[in-house]
Amino acid sequence: MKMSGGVEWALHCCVVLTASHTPVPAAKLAELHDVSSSYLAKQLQALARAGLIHSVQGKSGGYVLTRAPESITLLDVVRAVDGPGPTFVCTEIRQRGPFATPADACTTPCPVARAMWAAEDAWRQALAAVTIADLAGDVDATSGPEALVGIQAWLTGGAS
Amino acid sequence: MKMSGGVEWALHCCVVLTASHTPVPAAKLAELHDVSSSYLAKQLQALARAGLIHSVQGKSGGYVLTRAPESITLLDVVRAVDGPGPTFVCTEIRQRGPFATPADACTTPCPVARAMWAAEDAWRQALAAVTIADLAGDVDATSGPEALVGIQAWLTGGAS
DNA sequence: CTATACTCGGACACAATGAGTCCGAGTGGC
DNA sequence: GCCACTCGGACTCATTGTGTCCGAGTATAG
Repeated sequence: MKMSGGVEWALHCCVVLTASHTPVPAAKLAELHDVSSSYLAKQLQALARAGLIHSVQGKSGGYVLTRAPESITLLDVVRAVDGPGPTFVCTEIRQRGPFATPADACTTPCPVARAMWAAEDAWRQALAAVTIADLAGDVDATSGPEALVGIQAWLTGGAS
Repeated sequence: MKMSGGVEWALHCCVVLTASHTPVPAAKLAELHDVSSSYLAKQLQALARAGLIHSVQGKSGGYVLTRAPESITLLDVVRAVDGPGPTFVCTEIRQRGPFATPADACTTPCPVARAMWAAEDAWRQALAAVTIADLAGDVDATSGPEALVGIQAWLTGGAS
C-alpha cells in the first residue's frame, strides 16, 4: 500500500497558497517545487473539483484558496487527491465457501472489517485534527517567517 | 490509495488457524474461503517469511500459527502482507526549486511529512491494539461458538 | 470592439505495482 | 525405496498511478 505521491505536492501547494491572496498559476507552483507542471495541474484540478481551491481563468488567472487556511484540514486534501473511498475493502469473504454465513445473518459488518475500519477512522481523525494553517505555522517556526514572505514576493512578481 | 486485497484473506486465514493446532494446507484454506489457492499461497508465504506462521512440508503438512493468537496483532499481519514501508513517502520537495531549503538546514523532517506520519502512527497503534484472538472472540460472539468448531472438524477431517 | 496571449480542463499514452497462475524442489508417510 | 502431497519461487496479465498533450474559455491590451 502506497499513497499517491500527488498528495505531497497538493499539500505543499496549499501551504504556499496561504501566502498569496491573488491567483497563482499552476506553472508557477510547478516551477517553485521543480515538478512537472502538467502533472501538478491534475492534482490542482482534483482540489478544485473538491471545492478546496477556486480556479480563475484568463490572463492573470490561477488558483486561490476558497476557505480560510484554518478551516482546511489535511483530511480534506487527502480525500480530494487520493479518493474518498476506504483503503480497506471488505469482499464479504464470509459469505463464500462451504461454511458461508447466510446473507440474512450478516446484519453487522464482519469483525475483520470492523477492526480495519476502526483503525482507518483513527487515521482520518488524526488528519482532520491538523489544518493547513498549522502547517504554515510550522514552516514559519522552522524556516523562519522570512521564507514565506520571500515566496510571496516571488509569486506576485514576474521574476523567474 | 487502496490496500492490497490479500490482507483480508490473510486475516481470515489467521482467525481460522486459531481453531486448529495441526497443520492446515493452503489448498484447504482456499477452498474454505472459495478463493484462488495459488494466490492465497503467496499471502501465506509472506506470513511465513515474517515468522507469524510456520510451514511444515510433507504429506500431512500445512501451516500453523507460531505464536499464541493473543500475541499476534493486526499490525503484524498487515506489515507482513502489505509491506512494512510507510504509506506516505516524503520526497524532500522543500530541497528543490528556486527557494530550496539548504540540506544542512533540514535537521527535522518537513512539517507535512511529520503530520502525515503522525496520522499513520495513530493508524498503526489502532491496529496493534487488536489481536487475532480478539477477532476470533468476535466471530464466536456473532456467529456462535459452533461455527469455529464445525470448521475445525472440517479442517481436520478429509471431507470436501 | 477585436485580437491576443495566457489560463484552466479534460482526453490521451506510458510505466509500475498488484493480481493471478504455473511448475519445480523438498519432505514425510506407506 | 517409492510415492503422493506439501510448500516455494519464477512467470504472465490486468489495473492503477504517473506523466504528457492539445483544445476551450476568458480577462486584458490595443
